[in-house]
Amino acid sequence: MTQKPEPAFALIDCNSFYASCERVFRPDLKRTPIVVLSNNDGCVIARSADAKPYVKMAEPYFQVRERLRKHGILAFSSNYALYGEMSERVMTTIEGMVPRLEVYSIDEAFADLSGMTCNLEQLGRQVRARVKQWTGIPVGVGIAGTKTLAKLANHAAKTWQAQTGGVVDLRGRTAREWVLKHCDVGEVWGVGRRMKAHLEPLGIRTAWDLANADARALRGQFSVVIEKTVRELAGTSCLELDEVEPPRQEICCSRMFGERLTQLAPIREAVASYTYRAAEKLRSQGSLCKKMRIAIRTGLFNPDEAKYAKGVVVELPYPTDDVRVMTKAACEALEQLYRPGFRYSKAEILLMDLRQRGEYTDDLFAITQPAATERLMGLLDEINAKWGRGTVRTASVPLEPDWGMRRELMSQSYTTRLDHLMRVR
DNA sequence: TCTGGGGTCCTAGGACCC
DNA sequence: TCTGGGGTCCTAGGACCC
Repeated sequence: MTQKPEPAFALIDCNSFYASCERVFRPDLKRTPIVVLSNNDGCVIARSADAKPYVKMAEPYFQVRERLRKHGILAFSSNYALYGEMSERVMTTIEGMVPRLEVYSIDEAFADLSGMTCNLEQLGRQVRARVKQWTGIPVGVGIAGTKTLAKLANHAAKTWQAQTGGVVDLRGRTAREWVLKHCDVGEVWGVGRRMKAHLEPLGIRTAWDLANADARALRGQFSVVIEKTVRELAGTSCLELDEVEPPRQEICCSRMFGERLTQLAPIREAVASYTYRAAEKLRSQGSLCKKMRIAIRTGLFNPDEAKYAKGVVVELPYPTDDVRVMTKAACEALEQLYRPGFRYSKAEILLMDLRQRGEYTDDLFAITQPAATERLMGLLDEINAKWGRGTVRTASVPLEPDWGMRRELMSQSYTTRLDHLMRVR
């Protein structure tokens, strides 16, 4: 009889991922601190290690611009084509070295190392070295018996980078206790700002306190989520590796405009464009949607600005992925929502009630999407895959809208555009 | 002037049924 | 004035993640 091996997970996480991507193609910036901005150059969403002391996460760019200049910190607009491509390179490299990998986000992945007989810490160091050599991206590795502990191990590897060399194994009791005692409870995966505030009065301040708390009692007081966190910290694995990504249950496309919009016509263009993009995502996972939510709003922060925010859910005639049906519904909904006299800053399209083809059998005589539509949408995606996104699009979607995103500090698309390739003299 | 864009899961409470 | 006891399903909202 074979015994189930002790579970072992690794969490591999890219250091300052977006900033690192920018640096790979700009070796001249090796010693220049850099930050990367959110869409519309709104706020800071990534900082290289040498920029961290001077600027906080999520600080608005217009407020820190002067400070950045003073310390010689360079800002970049976000270049998602570049980051997406670099992420794939990193993940592919890791996949070649571990038995099973769950890509958890653009810059991190869990590996299941259960049953591996080699020295896992050494394996971690090999992963780090190879990813660095093959892609130029530095990563940290945390190893432990549960996902939550692996996350914490990774955090420790980053916090004590010099002492650990970027790899921490918490399977041994001594190391585990030390790290748990030296980590604030807020650093634990699954404990956010609110939960931290709730735990504080209970005398739970460190990860160690939480690991030794009464899991059942916390479940009663809060929810099953925190119970699992406590058990995971105490060493009982409750969260499995999710290798295959299930199709999304909701698809969202929401974006600030590059400038405030007051007229209906340009907002309609934006709504059509976001719907177009959402429908693309929908088809790429092979789903159909039956409901959409359309919402618009003004800015939130400026106290002198009149505020307005409203959304509406519309039901589609049948489960569909037809961009024409969806655009029509979205534009009609917008007519209901729009009130003149406001300065709008954002629109949002949410696709809901998603299902896979053939999954719904609620009514034998229900109307279904015509076969001709299926063929047309397939052709649309094929052409755009070959010639680039937006080659064929609905008439209401402009190619270069006036209200488009502000991205004034964008780097080249080194990996996805021939005319942006690096030149070597 | 200028403050991101996605997602997930859980729970409570209402509607409805027998 | 009195007015059951469940069960299920759905939705909205909260909390969290990167």
